[in-house]
Amino acid sequence: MFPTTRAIPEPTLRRLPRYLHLLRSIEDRPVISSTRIGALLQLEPIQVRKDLACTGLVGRPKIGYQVPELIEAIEKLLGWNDARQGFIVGVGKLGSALLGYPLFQDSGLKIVAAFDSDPEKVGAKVHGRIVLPLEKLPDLARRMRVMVGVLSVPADAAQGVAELMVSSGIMAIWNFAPVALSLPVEIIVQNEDLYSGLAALSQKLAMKLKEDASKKGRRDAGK
Amino acid sequence: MFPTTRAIPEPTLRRLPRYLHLLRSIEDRPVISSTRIGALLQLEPIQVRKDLACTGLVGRPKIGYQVPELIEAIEKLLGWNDARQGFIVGVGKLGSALLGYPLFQDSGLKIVAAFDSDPEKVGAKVHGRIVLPLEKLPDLARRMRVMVGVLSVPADAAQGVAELMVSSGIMAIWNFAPVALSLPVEIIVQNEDLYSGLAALSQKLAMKLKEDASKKGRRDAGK
DNA sequence: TAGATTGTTAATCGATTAACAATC
DNA sequence: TAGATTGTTAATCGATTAACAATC
Repeated sequence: MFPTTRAIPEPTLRRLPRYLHLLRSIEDRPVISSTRIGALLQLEPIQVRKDLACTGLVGRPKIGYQVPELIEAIEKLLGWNDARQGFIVGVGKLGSALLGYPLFQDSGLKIVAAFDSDPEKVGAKVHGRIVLPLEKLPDLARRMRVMVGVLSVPADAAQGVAELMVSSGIMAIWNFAPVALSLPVEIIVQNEDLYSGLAALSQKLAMKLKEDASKKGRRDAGK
Repeated sequence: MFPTTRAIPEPTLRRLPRYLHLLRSIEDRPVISSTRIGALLQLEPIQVRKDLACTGLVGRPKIGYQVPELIEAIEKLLGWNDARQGFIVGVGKLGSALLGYPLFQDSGLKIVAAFDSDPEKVGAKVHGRIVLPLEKLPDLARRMRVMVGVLSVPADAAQGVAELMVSSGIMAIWNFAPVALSLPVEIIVQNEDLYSGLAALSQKLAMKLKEDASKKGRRDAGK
């Protein structure tokens, strides 16, 4: 058959939370234009309009977009309107930081349980949640119909835990481990890679320093 | 003049750490082919070759690439070969997690000092580093010639701290605050947005659930 | 009305993918 | 040698950007 809705481009999806964040912060204003949004987020107005068009909402020429409508539309599009339940596995450095981060309050994903395979960590409290042994995950996931798993375990444990999640009915995995997971195609996997941003940053800096140096060299040679 | 080297595409830059990670883990093998790398990282071999070509290295037909050479070339390209010094500002949940994460060991960025404007946090130790008052940043940055700043403060403080960094000689900022920074164009800014990946994940899940439901609906109607 | 802003349609740009001769 | 793998050149794909008529 035909898909119910056209797939939204990944870059657009990744910008949507930024719009949402901005809109929530100006909720008192009734309307906003793409020009203004663009100025605040450092985006081209035309890109803002293209992105917002994905929500299905239409703005009004000369006026702009209705802020409350827009907020609701984006939340609905992202599935952030009604709270969904999730598990996190791995409460090391990164995992416990994620639990403390406001990330999940804004996003309608409620982390209802934390797991770890390390007996030292089991039983401890991390940001108000008791850490459970990994063995309890399958039963609990099925009973609570949990569909999202956050994976913040070491690289060598990731594939195994991911398979456990899938066999327990979890349909989407947010993967912070630096490995490529091999899972059935119907499972939604989002890889989060903290190294990639740092790589881009440091390469650009290295390049800039090299350029500056060669510029200086030419200048010095010229005088 | 002409640029010394052609700019490397951002997507390629973001994949380079993954190659590096893989190569380091198989350092005992002398050579590897793009086919094999692709299989391990779930990438097309042609994409691997295109990416690796950016390092300037050439592989040998039938053989593949020299692993140690490749490691060295990628590290050099990213500027991860010799350690660079950096500061972090904001040691809340996320900031302290970053400090504990192996991120900086692998990447040649050495975080030599942590700062916070909260007097409660100043003086405390976070992952072996004493937290200094923000006022000390400018002087220390200049004296140590620090060029990289990691910004993990709340959104409303980010612009101010970023400006302080820039006026202290910092040239590259890794920004975890969910705001668009306004800084001179020559400053390298890398925005890290944890919400964007979650948005992509939850939208895909919401879409899948809707599709599954409508499929089931049609099936039920048909019988 | 005049002018700012919209959505649409087309052009541009850049990354990915494909095809293939060269080569060890 | 035969076959796997490379780098190059061209085709495809998709996102961004530009142009512009419609409109409040």
